[in-house]
Amino acid sequence: MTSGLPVAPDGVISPVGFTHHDHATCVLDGLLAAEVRCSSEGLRFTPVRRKVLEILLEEHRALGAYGILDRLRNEGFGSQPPVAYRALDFLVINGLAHKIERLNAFIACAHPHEPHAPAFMICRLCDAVAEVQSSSARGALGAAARATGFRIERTVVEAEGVCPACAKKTPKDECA
Amino acid sequence: MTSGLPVAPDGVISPVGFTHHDHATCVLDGLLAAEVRCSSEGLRFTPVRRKVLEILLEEHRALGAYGILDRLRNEGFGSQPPVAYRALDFLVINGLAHKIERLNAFIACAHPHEPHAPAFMICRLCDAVAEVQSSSARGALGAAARATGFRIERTVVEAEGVCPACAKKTPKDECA
DNA sequence: GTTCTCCATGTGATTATATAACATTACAAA
DNA sequence: TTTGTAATGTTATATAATCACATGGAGAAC
Repeated sequence: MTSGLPVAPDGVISPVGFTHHDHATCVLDGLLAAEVRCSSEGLRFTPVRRKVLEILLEEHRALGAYGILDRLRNEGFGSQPPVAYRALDFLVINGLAHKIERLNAFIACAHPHEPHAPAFMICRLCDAVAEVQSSSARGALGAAARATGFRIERTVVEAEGVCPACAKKTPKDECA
Repeated sequence: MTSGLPVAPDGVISPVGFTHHDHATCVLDGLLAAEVRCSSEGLRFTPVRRKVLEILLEEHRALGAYGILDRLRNEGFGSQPPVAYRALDFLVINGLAHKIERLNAFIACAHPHEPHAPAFMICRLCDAVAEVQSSSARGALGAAARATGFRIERTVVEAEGVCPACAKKTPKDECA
């Protein structure tokens, strides 16, 4: 469970969406964005929190709390569940990471610049996760909410299926 | 049986979850619908499966697997986790119940008549859950999926917030 | 600079959720 | 009746998340 990431021959890794990108700068950008955000809002971007975000950015896919915990241990941080969960709580609350409810796992936010309602596409074959902007509050859910008087505070929108890369590998419509 | 929605004595259709409805008939209707479905599709609607669906219909809210298990035990069924999880799997796979990922809990399907992509509104104060039809595959998610070539097989759409009844009780915008 | 307070972290224990593995039983078809 | 398959029961275990309390460190108040 250490990597599992598809690495292209040229060293460029991984689907943020499901496309290639410059991974090295993407990690640095993410950390930098987090630093800016935290400092501008008076939040403490402590070593553990930073490390957890770094892990998520590097891994670039949904990672369980205990997977994160393993890596924290290796880096000399505390190794009990609360250490990971508290850092993750901080990141999630402040929009720097998201929880994928369907997987009980966490992923670094792909656009940590503005408050947003994220939605995700999850590949059930390779576990890649792509984040997109959600508009569900304006769709059927939003209509139902307005009709009934329900006040939406947060949305979980996750699509499970097969990403383009995996679809290519499985010529027809195979089952997993 | 045309709509699947519960109809109050005055004939007003109520979205299950946030409004009153004739509960006795709604349980019976649900069980009947399940029987019809299973028999027409050659599925075995066994005592445990029936009991679990009955529990969910009676409770009429999201119930954890272990809560269900407690009630199964009281009714003389097996009391180990797999008993509940297997029955729940059957119900979920066959569209007779849904898992609320956000709560790690299960709820009886509110309209078990047609294949559908459900969406839910979850009240964080009273835990009421209302099911509505989802159209997320046609919203931002669907657009993103088409753009990237992602094949959506299943969607999780859950809105967390405050239901009308609880909003009334909390005059202003209180925090929980 | 010292003290104080708050927040973050570390740690052990526990609770909650879910699955693996295998034996047994019920069912339906040959 | 035999036989294959699916469902159930049961033990054990894996995985996910929280509780409770002790410790430590950064910044504000003095």
